[in-house]
Amino acid sequence: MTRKTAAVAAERTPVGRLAEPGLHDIMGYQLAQASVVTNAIFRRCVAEPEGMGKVEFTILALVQANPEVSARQLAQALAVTPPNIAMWLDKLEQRGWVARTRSTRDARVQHVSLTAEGTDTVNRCVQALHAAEHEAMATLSAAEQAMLVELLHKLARARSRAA
Amino acid sequence: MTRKTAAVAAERTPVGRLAEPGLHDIMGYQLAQASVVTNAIFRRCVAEPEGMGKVEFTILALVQANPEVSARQLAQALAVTPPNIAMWLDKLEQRGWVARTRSTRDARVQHVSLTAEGTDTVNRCVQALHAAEHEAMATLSAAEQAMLVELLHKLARARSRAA
DNA sequence: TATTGTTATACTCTATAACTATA
DNA sequence: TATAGTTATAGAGTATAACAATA
Repeated sequence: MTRKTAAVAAERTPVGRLAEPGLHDIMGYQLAQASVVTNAIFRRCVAEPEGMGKVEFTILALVQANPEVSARQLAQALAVTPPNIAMWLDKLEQRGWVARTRSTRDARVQHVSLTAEGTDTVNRCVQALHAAEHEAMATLSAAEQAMLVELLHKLARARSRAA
Repeated sequence: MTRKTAAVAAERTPVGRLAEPGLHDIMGYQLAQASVVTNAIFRRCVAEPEGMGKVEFTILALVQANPEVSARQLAQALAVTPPNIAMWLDKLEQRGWVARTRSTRDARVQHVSLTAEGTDTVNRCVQALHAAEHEAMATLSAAEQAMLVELLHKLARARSRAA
């Protein structure tokens, strides 16, 4: 590719005005580029106002959707190591957002649940994210957004095989 | 949602067997879940055998596609801060994969280029990633994969507005 | 004055090994 | 012997502030 054609291609490329022919078919790169948008939204809507990272927020949302979930299940769902889940749960517990209770059937297991404050917080964050993402994704039709979620789900399901 | 319906929904959910109703429409979460697959592939195909992180690989690929690109342009394209780009370029230069030359038109600018070893390395990584991702995404048709890339591009283009 | 790139430094997030308690 | 969770610790990655050189 000559310098001139590279410059032309660069103007048609999505981000940063750089050409990316070799990266076009690498899904990991495309996901990372798209994540730049959602990461900025998360930072503005959740991280800065609430003082909470992506892992912490996702734990709250998953606990809300899965009552009595265990730390082990959360670690697997988030692809985070057991020691780190323990650390995140410590932080969330110290802030009064989650509670840990021993299982009566298996004393090794910790059941994680949301406090009232945790429920309020995660609801507030979800609402803020929905609104901000809705605005940012105005260039995609509702059908395209639904299709994107569906395709990402299909890709995510490859996790069991890839592991 | 009752405990029983939560359990049923969990079996239909893509990852980790956890329900995620509140997170379904949050694109940042869906991107992160899909990235678990590509991150594992990258780790196995590039990070471990080549001793190279995602940022380093992407710099090599972008430099290959954009000869004479500047450090500033790379920082913007990768959403990385200028100090960190300098650090990554230091590492890549020390390994003999990139070279930095002062611009003759503007002495502030560094033109980054690939060495022969850098070209070999990035070609090898791109090929390995292509093969591994092709296998992992076998559940998606070629049309679905193309659609996914197109939709991710559309989302990534929202960066200019979100900033 | 603004811009490119760099140094110094602190912070966040993640990974590994070793340990306790329970099954 | 295997599993759930934890502690300690090191490493990778990222952020901000202050600076030098050039425009």
